[in-house]
Amino acid sequence: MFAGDMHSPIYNCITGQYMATTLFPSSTLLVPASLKEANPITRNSSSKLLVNCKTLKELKQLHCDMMKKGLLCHKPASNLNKLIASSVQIGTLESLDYARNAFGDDDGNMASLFMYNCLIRGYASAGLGDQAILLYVQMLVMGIVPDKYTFPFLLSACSKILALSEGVQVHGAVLKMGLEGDIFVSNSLIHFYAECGKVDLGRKLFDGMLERNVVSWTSLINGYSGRDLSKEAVSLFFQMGEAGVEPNPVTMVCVISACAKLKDLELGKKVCSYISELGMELSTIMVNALVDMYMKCGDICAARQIFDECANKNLVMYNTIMSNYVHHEWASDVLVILDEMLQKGPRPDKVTMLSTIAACAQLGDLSVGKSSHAYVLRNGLEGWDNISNAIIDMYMKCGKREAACKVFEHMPNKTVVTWNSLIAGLVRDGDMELAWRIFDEMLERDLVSWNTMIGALVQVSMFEEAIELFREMQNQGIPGDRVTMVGIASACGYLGALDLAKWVCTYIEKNDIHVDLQLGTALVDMFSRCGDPSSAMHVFKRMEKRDVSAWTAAIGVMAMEGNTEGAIELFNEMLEQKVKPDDVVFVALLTACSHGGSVDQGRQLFWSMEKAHGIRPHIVHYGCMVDLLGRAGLLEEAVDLIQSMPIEPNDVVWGSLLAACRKHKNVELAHYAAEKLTQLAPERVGIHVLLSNIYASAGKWTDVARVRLQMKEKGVQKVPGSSSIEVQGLIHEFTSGDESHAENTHIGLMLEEINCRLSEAGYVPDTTNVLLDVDEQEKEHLLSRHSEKLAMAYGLITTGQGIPIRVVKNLRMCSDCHSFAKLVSKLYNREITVRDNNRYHFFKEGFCSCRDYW
DNA sequence: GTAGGGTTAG
Repeated sequence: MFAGDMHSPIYNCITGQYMATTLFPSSTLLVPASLKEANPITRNSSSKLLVNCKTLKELKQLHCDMMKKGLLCHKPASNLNKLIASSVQIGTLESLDYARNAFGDDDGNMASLFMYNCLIRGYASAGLGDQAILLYVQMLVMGIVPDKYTFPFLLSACSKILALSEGVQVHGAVLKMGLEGDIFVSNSLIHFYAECGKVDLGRKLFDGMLERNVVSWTSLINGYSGRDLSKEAVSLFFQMGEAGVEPNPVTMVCVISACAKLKDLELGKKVCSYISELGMELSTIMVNALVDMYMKCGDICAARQIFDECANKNLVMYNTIMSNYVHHEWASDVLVILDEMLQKGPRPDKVTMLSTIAACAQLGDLSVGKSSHAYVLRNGLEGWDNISNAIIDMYMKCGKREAACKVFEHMPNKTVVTWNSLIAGLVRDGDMELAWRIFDEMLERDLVSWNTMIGALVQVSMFEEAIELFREMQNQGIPGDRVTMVGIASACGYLGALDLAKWVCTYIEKNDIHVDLQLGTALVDMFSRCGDPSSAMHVFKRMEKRDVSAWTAAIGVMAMEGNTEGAIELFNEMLEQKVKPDDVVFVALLTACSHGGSVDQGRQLFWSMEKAHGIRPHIVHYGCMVDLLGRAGLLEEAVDLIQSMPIEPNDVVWGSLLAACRKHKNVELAHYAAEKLTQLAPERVGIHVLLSNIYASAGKWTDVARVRLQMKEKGVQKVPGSSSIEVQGLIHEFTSGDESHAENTHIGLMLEEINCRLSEAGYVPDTTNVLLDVDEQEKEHLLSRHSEKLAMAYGLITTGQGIPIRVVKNLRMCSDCHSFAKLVSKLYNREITVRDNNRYHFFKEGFCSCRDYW
C-alpha cells in the first residue's frame, strides 16, 4: 500500500514537522505546433485555436499573440467572445478571474450579452453563486437585457448558494419578460425551488407547464428525493413512465438514489427490473448509483458483485464503494479496494483519501493512517478542510493526541467541524474537562457541537447536566434534532423523569423531528425506564420500521414489568416479521422470564438460542439463567449450570448466585459464591454489601462486622441508597435518613401519619432489612427513613389526589418498602411507581405489578 | 443553455 509512500518523509508525531515532496513536477507549457512562427496565426485559425485551449497557460500565450497582431475586438461573435468562453470552459478559479479581466476594455467597449452569459455560467458551475448574481446586477446596470440563456445559468447559481430571495426576484424577471414558456427556464426554476427547500413551488410550476420533457420530470424527481421525500420521487418516476416519457440515465440515477435514501431494497430491485424492461443499457453513472443503492440498502454482497463485474470503474465508483464501506464500518474492505485501485485504478483523490483515513480511524491503523497523511501532504490535499478534520479524527482514534493537536494547530482555516472533531476526540479520550473548556470557548457552535457535549455527558452518567445543557441550547434559540433527542431521551430514562420524558415527546412533535429507528428505540427505552409502559408501547407501535434493537427495547418494557407472556408474544411477532434475533434480545427475554418467575419459559428460550437461532449463549446469558434459577429458589440447578458452563464463570454469574442466596437465605452457599467473587473482582463493592446483608438478615452480626471491617480495609464503601421524585419538572433527591430537604419537617409529619394509618391496617415493619446490629426500636426508625419512603411521603404532600407518584431508586427496593408502598397505594388511593435499578413496581389498590416476585 | 453519482465531526 502506497509502496513509494511508506518510506517517504512523513509527518513526525514528536516534532510536529512534516516534509512534503512533490510527486508531480509542475507541468511544462505545451505550445501547439500551430503557434510557432512558421505557421502565423490569422483571424480564422486563432478562432479555432481558442476553442481548443485546454489550459490557462496555453490560452494566455495565445491571447498575448493575438493582442500583438490586433486580432481581438468587441464586435459580436468576435474572438474575444471565444476567448472568454474558452477561459470559462477551463473552469479553474484562476481562469475565471482571467475571463473576468478580459471582459471589459479600457476604451469603454461594453461586454456582450454572450460574455455575461458565459461568465455567469462559469461562476455558477464553480459554485460562486454570489459572483454570478453580482455580475447579473452589473449587467442590468449596464443596460444589457438578459435573454432566455441568462436565466438557467443564473438560477443554477442561486440554487448553489441557496439564495432564495434573489432567485424569487429572478423568477419575477422571467415572468416580466414572458419567458416562463421556455422549457429550459422552467426546468431551471423547478430545480432552483427544490434546492431551496420549496419543492412544492417547483411542483406548482411543473403542474402548470404546457410542455414537459425528461429534464422537467427528472428535476422534480430529484427535488423530491433531495428533500427527504423519496417516496414521492419514486412514485413520480412511475407516473412519468405512464405519461409516456422515456427516462434517461440521469433520471435513473435520481430514482435509484431515491431508493437508496429510502433504504428500500425491494423498491430498488423493482426499478432495476424496470430498467431491463425498457432495454436500457447500464451506463457507468447508473452502475455507480446501483452500487451505492445496494450498499445503502444493506445488500453489501450484491453491491460488491456489481462493482467487481464492472469493467470500466471510474474514480467516483471506487469512492462510492469505499465511503459506503466506511459507513458500514467494514473498514478493512476499504483498504482492500484501495489496494486494487492503486494497482489498476484511477489515482486516489481527496474523497478517496477521506474514506481511507476514516477507515484507518476505525481500524486504529496508525501505519496506513500516517502513509495516508503523507500522501495527502505530497499531493497538496490538506487544504481541503474535510481531509484535515478526518486526519485529526484518525490520530485521536489511534491514541495520538499530540499528532492530532499538531495538525489542528497547523490548520489555517479551522471550521466548526474541526473544533467538533477535536472535542469528540477529547471526549473519547476521557478528557471531559478539556472538552468542556474548548466547548465553552468556541466562538461558533453548531448543532453537532451541542450534540457531542450532550452525548458525552450522558455517556459519563451526568444526566442532569446533559438536560441543563439542552435547556441552555433552548435559551439560545437552537432547536435540537434527532441526535439531540436521543441523548436527552436517554438522560430522562436514567433519571426516571417522566414529566420531562413527556415534554421530550411533545418537543419532538412540535419541532417536527423525524422519529427514526434510533430515536424511536431511545423513546421506548426512555418511557420504559420512567415506568410508563403504555407510553413506551404507544411509541413502539407507531414506529415505521423496527429492527432487532427496537424489538429488544419493547421486550425490555415487558421485562421491567416482569411480564413474561408479553415479552414472548412480542418475540414471536418479531420472528413472524422476519427480524433476525441477536444475542441482546435474548438478554431482554431471559430478564423478562427472571422477573416474571417463568422458569420453564426461560429454560426453553435459553436452549432454543443455539438450536433454533444459531446464537451461542454468551457469559451474560448464563448470568441471566443463574439469576432466573436462583431467584426461583432453584439454587442447586443454578450451581449445576455454573459448573457445566463451557465458559469460565465471571463475577456477574457469581454475583447473581450470591444475590439469590440472599433472597433464599442460604448462608453457606453465599459464603462460597462470595469467595469466588472476591477472587475474580476484589474491587466490587456489591459483593461485600450483599454478603454483609446476607449475614445481617440471618442475624450473624459477627460475620457482618468482619465483612464491614474488610470493606473498610479495602477502602470500599457501600453506595448510599437514594431515591428521587420529579415534582413540577424539578427532581428532588433523598438519601436514606436524609434531613436536608427544605420540607423536612412536613415530610417527617407525613411519615408519622402514614405509619399510624398503616399500623391500624395491620402493617408490621420487616426489620430484617436493617443491616446494623441495633435494637428493634432503632431498626424501625432507620427503616422508616429509607430514601424511597421519604420520596413517597414528599410525593403525597406535594401532588394532588389522583396524581400518580413516581419514584426512582438507584438500588434495589427493599421488601419492607415494598409492603409499605402496597399499603400506601391502598390507604391513600394512589398509584405509585417505583423504578429501582432492576425493574419497576407499579402499586395500585394494595397490589404490586410484580405480584411480590422480584 | 436546464436535471445526475462519491465528501469529515455528534
